[in-house]
Amino acid sequence: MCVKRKQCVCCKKARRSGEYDSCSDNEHEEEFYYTEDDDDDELVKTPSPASPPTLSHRDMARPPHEDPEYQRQIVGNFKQGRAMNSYPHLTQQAHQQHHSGSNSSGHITNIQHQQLQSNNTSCIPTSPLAHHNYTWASNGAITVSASSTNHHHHHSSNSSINSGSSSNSSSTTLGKHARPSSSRPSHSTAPYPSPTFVLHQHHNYSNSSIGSTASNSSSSSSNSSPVIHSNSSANNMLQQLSQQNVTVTAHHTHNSSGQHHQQQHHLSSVTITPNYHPPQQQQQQQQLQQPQQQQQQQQHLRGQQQTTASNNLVANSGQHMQLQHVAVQQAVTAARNTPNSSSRRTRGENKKCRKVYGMERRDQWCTQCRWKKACSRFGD
DNA sequence: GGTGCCGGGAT
DNA sequence: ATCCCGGCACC
Ligand SMILES: [Zn+2]
Repeated sequence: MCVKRKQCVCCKKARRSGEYDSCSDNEHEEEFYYTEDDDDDELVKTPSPASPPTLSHRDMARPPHEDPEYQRQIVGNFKQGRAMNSYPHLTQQAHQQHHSGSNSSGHITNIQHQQLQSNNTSCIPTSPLAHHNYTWASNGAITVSASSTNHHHHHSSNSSINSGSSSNSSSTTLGKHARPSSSRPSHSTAPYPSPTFVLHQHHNYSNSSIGSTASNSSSSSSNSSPVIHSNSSANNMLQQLSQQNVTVTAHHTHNSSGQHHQQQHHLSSVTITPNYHPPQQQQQQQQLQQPQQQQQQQQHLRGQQQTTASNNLVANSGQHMQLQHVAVQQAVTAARNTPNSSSRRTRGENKKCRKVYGMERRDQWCTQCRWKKACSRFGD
């Protein structure tokens, strides 16, 4: 028929859930279930003003290293403060019931929960659909420090952050397809929270925030320097990997030393293989790391570095099996979207708003999803 | 067939 | 700029 749903005549508000669009109470409806936190994308952008002292502390202080406890405290405070201030109600948002027993309030801005999650590690996110333990980490740093990072890094997406004057040019340049590998159309910034994301990376790469920015941008863009891979020593590899990781991750972190070698090393081999399950080596972290890393790697590798990475990996690991997987995968990846080919971006692993919330809750999708654009809430 | 999202259109 | 959708790649 012609009943297309959506626009309500009286309200003009355009409700698309098709179910309740009886056009009389749309607004109510909205208020009911959410505070319209478009999350990540919309909110994350620039928390700077008004952020309580705590926050800045966290940022500046940057964990003496990891010390989750410390952060937890902070977050707790922060969150509570926020909660009290606003968001009196929330509905059964179904998702993210941060298991943390510490706070009872309920709602928090995405930033907040992200932090929470990152600290806590496990959060059961959304509804029935998602069963990975999503843990969006990342934003701890992103919130503030990353803001600078991001900008450089991604040619500035658009919307709010950059003054906008420059943004135009970028859009033009980008032109049609081929997004520069990381830009999300909307705000954002930065490595998405990606549901599959896991914290783990607390330790690793030092001063990642700033140093990484510079270094990675250069490296990622070119990363070619023959020098690097010609050396092809374990060290180099580690460095590269670390750089990569940092790039995406942008965490607050600190560098510890010895152990990391091992870890990274291991990771490198395991990391990329999506399907292949390593025989539980150090599963405690690994299981978490895997998903995340593979994501990262894919993202970055697909464009470039594959060669290097693969070589290094080969050299290092004694496990051919995995390597092969990796290699294959990479090959595939490369074939699909080599820098030039710019076909569509590969489909991310994690579920996007649509799937997570379903058509019924379409209002809760992130804006991008609503518009059928690349999801800004759950990046891949 | 469902999903994710590019490209493009309408406002 | 905001909102939406056709259509296509991907799964
Ligand atoms: Zn989305």
